Amino acid sequence: MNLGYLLSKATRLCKQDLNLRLSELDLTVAQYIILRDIFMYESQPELEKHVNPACIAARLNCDRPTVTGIIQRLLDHGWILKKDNLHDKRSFYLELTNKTREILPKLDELDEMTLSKAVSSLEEHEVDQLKKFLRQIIKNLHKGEEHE
Amino acid sequence: MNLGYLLSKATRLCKQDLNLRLSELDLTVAQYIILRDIFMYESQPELEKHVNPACIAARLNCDRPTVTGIIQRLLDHGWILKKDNLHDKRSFYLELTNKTREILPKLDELDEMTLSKAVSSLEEHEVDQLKKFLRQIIKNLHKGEEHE
DNA sequence: TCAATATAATTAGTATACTAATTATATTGT
DNA sequence: ACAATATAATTAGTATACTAATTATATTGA
Repeated sequence: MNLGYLLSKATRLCKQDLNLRLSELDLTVAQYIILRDIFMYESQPELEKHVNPACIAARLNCDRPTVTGIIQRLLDHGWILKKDNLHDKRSFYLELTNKTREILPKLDELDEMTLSKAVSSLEEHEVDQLKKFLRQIIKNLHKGEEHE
Repeated sequence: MNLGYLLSKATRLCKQDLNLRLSELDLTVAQYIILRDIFMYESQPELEKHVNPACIAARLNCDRPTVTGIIQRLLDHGWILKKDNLHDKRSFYLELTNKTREILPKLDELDEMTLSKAVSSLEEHEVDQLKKFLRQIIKNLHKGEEHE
């Protein structure tokens, strides 16, 4: 079987498994990942500054319109709050609500459950190898960005 | 970095790279994969029977509405043809057009270019290991299908 | 036989991922 | 200072991936 096909199928199954677990809380994987990223900012005192949508898109390596949509749904359902950025009227900051901060450890547990199910038949050193290979693929495809 | 995140990023980069190459021909990765699957059927004489949408969805492990949409776009652009199934009026068979059969080897080359770029820094045995790990993840996540 | 059930494709509706274009605001260079 | 340029978010539009419901046709079982 083709590597591309295996990659895409494994990824799809991981997402499906975690989405199923998160659906009880009316969340999706993409939404959880953004909540996690905002939390990361909040809990790293040296970062100091608050996080804005462009920042999230850059860190998660996805495009800004996608982030706009996910943020909108998170705002609609009260998972996050919008705060004015007094230094740049084009933008705004994002914060988790208290409810979200409380529930986040439970979300991390669900994520952990999916991942440990996924690698349940692998040794720890095999998981490390797998991650090393994936990081190399990411580096190889980033480099150049344009081909030929 | 979390395994789920690495998987999803590597998959996304592979898709982006191949989509860029295929865009010259006005095709997407998902469309190419379905063309490949139809060809596989056509070229395996022992399969005999023609392929229908349900068959494609089952082999590629994706849902039927997605296949319906992709097939519609492939029909619209003359990549495939619809043939009546005389034994089941609910369904129909799919065939590649001659133009598509001619161009398919070129599409395979583009796919090969993306994959070899992706694993350019890996040894051959490392790629084999990677594929083995991915197959195990797929098996682990399939089993049970429901958790707990 | 024929009602119950199953299956094939489709439709409707949602979320994500992307590109291109737009709007508003900041920054730069002269 | 201010025109040119860059940046932040958004809008519009497309494709994919999914769930639930619908329609048409097949298959099953009493």
